[in-house]
Amino acid sequence: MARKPLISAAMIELMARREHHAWTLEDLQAGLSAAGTSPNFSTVFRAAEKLVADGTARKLLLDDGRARFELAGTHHDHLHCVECDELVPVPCVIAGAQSSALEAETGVAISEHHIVFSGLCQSCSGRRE
Amino acid sequence: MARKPLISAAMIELMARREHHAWTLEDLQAGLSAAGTSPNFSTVFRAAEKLVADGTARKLLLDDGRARFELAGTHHDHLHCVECDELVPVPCVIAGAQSSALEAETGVAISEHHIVFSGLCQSCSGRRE
DNA sequence: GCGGTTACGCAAACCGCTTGCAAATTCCAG
DNA sequence: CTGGAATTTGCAAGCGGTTTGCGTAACCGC
Repeated sequence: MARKPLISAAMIELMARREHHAWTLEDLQAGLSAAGTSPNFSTVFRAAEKLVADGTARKLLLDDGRARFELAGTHHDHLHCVECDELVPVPCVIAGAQSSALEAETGVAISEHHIVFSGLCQSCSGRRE
Repeated sequence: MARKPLISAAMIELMARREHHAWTLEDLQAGLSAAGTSPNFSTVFRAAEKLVADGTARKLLLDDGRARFELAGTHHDHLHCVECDELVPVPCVIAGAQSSALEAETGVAISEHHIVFSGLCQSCSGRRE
């Protein structure tokens, strides 16, 4: 039939290693290069795109204008560290009751949400004291 | 001394009219054109930038990659309507206690947050029934 | 090996935002 | 009224990050 998509596989493995939680395309390319393969940027892009399409990964856009990719999993939210620029996962703080209340109050219909906290991640926060 | 910045003034007035809550640069340009002035895109951009700089307005980045500007005011969050693409303000649902609990639990230091709900705004939601 | 199918690399296009520069406008002092 | 300084505005080019078109090369089953 066809070729085996080496990059996607390597990419999943890389992302699973959790040096980062969320990876920019640049991060991914750098990580893959370090791992031996030095794929073209568009290849990385396409692989990431595919992972998103088949539900393996999720794409996030931050206020800095750069996309980040994370492996899909249970819902959580994020903290964007203003110091080290890492995007750290944090548990979701919005209870179902809260969004229902909000729906009742405002008349909107909520299907999902996405919270981004800004502040210091655990290590940067510790380093400051 | 200097010229009077006609555009910024017109822009504030336009935004206060609340046809939208949050305006893309394109929206702003279109709105201003409709109002008589047909400013250049960079002029709109610069005016918006200035309003943000002096605290009159706030800039938001959505997952669609386009910036939106809203008049600054009390803190609130947003719902991005998947049908009409409007960005609607909703009251904030995160209590101080919740973020403190999150800080305690994860060791991060939170300075602010930004929630974007996805779903249907009030009018689109009503129209669906 | 052979043909079909698919991933890859390269370079160019794209999108929305930004910026440099010169022309236009306004304000104030004389 | 007029000259000049201060600023905004328009134009066009530039930019960062992402996306695409296309030709080549790798893999698969036969």
